[in-house]
Amino acid sequence: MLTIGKLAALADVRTDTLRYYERERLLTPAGKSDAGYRLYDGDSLRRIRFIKQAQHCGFTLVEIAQLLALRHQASARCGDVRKIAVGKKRQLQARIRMMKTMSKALDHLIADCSVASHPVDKCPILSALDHADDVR
Amino acid sequence: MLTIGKLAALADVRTDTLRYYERERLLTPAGKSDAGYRLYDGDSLRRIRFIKQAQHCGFTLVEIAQLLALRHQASARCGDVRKIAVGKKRQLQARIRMMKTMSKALDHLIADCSVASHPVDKCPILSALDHADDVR
DNA sequence: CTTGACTTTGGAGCTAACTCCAAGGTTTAG
DNA sequence: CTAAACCTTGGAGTTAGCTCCAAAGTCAAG
Repeated sequence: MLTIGKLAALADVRTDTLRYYERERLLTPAGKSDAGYRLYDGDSLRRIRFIKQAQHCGFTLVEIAQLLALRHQASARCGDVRKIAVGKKRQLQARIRMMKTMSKALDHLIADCSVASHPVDKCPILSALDHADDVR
Repeated sequence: MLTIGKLAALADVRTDTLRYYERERLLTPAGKSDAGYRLYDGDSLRRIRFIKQAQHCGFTLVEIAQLLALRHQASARCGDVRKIAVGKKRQLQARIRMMKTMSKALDHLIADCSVASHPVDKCPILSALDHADDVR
């Protein structure tokens, strides 16, 4: 059994983060010592890894809690999990599209600005931002 | 001269947003009426459009304040503005790369899950998230 | 003149995922 | 035995960009 500090060190997170996860119902210690210290087992470590992996895939903690809940729900089907994953992927792609649009808008602005030593009152970037239509 | 409500309607923002911009030193009313009402002119409208355009390009309000400050600084050169734009573009691209990585990870997970009616204890998505190495 | 729409200020609340703090109890190394 | 390192709880603070609120003053229409 691990105290919170040891587990945090193993999982490379702060102890505060583990207590936060507990409040958010993502991770419950296996038990408590006589003195009231949280005690964790190997499952806890695996669960933290799960959480981090899922975060890396773009899931929020709330969504991760849903995934974890599904896992412990006998009636849940793999399709339920898949549906969440597909929804998340769509969300990611929408964001990527938006950011690409932003990036392209910046490309145009940057391309217009050839003479770096120009005073800013003639800066094509600033004037493009001024006149909405020029940007898009 | 426009009161805050009229300007907000023209610019399609809330009045609260305009007061917020004022606190953040992004937009100052041209004057005040006898009763203390904020009064704005056409420049204000153009400035709000500038702010919205820049937000669309991915700039934060703090960065937008910097751009606006540069504009009113005689010694500023177009290159200063360009540098900010280029930095922002790099940041956007880094984020896009990260999100693409997430999206690909999800692709793998989703592809692995073929039998939607499987109970979740055999769900390949959940087990992949469990074993860090399988995901990336 | 009244009613309703508008405005003012200061401050609080929202989301996400932590992060930090203080005051106190516990454990461990030397 | 003592000092350092650890743990507890409850609550507040962080970032960004708003959004909402209450109490009070102002303005415009009929």
